[in-house]
Amino acid sequence: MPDLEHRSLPDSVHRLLRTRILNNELPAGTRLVEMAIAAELDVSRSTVRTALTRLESEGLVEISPRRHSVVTRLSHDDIQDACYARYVLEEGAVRAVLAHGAADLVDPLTELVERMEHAARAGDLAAVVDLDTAFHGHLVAAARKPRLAKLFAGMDAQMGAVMRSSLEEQHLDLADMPGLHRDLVAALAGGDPTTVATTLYRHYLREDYVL
Amino acid sequence: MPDLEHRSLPDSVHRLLRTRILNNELPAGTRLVEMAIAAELDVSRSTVRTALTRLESEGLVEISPRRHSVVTRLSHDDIQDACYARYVLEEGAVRAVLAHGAADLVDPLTELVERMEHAARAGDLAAVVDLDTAFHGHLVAAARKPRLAKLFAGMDAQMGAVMRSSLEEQHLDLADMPGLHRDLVAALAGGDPTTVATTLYRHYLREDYVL
DNA sequence: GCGGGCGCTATTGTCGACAATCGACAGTCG
DNA sequence: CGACTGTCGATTGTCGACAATAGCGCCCGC
Repeated sequence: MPDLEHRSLPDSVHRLLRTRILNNELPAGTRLVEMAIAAELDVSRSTVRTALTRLESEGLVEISPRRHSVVTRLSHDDIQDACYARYVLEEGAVRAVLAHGAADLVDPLTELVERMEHAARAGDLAAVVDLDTAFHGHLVAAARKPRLAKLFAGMDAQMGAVMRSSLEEQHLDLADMPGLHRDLVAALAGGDPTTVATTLYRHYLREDYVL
Repeated sequence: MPDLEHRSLPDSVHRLLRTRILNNELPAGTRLVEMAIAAELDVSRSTVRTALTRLESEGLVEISPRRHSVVTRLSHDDIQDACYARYVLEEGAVRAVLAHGAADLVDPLTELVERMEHAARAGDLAAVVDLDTAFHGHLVAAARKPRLAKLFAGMDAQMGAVMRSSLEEQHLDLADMPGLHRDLVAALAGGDPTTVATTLYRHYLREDYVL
């Protein structure tokens, strides 16, 4: 296989497969046969197996015990569910951030939004998704809650899939993405936890907070 | 080797090691050598490896790349961090539960608290921990948010470790456990999200909610 | 006596082979 | 004609061996 020798073999395979899934080169429902992948990438089946296990923990792949693995198909309910979980985690992080003041975050986040605007104008889907991940990752990291951040990061891949799917089905427009993030930064700068929570909820679920 | 043929071999090994860690038969800092465990349990090293990987994702074990694995040592900060993450997840679940009404939960949860009281009087630490897990698991499951529940369940083992550690160092008394849970049930029955959130926060972090 | 380099050992990373299991298909019996 | 069962192929579960590497102690030179 190519120069996949960056870190560990399973890691490389994992990243490669994740990219393929997110690019829809491996559409939802595709059967992933360990031996076939191993042969194609010229690595051992154990290595592929490890990679598949990680993909499963990321929610991109489902492994049926004695059968085969398939690329996860996200139903509408799954998307709602994933977004809600992501919202809960991020809101928990944001509350911790606001307790210390979020002033330091405004500048770096604003810069990310600007880059996102640029990417959105260029129609660069992948870049927008990456910047979205970076934006929320940065925000959550500021809470200094390692376990929360880890759980949050574990959903990155799934959220990438959700975004691509939402954009594809036109529930969301690439051009709206920067604005949604700008709203978040503004709410953060305001410093009121309730406002931020409401904004976040709309950010993820795009409906009013019913509580 | 015992009758570890219930589900899959890695699963059995995983459960066995988890039990040993939580019972402090494998104290924090213990080196876990794959070959040694494989020899003792009479399984292959790959099997042990898989189990260790799962333990790592549960936060009970740390795997240093080309070195060896050790049983995680939880610092005071780690404990706070874990409790906060757990709180955030459960609070997110509870808000979803309250949106539908929590009336159905009061009876089953009360029953679990009663069993917990019984176990606490008997001084049965393991039973109390299990009932605590069951209590919170039941509550979170009622939210019907599968991903949230999965993340929450992923922290069960770590919370078990936290509880044992807190009880050991007398930050917490076994006899207080049922009361803490009774308070939660009462707050739930009340139906006010803010009250429940505050109660939950105290439940996990035992200080007043500073926000 | 001390510091640096070198080889050894312990341990993990990767691999290919063998065994177990599941699904599908076909053949048979009612 | 339908349902049951035995067999076969495909795929994963488990294993033991080999390769690579990190840490450690020893030896040598200074």
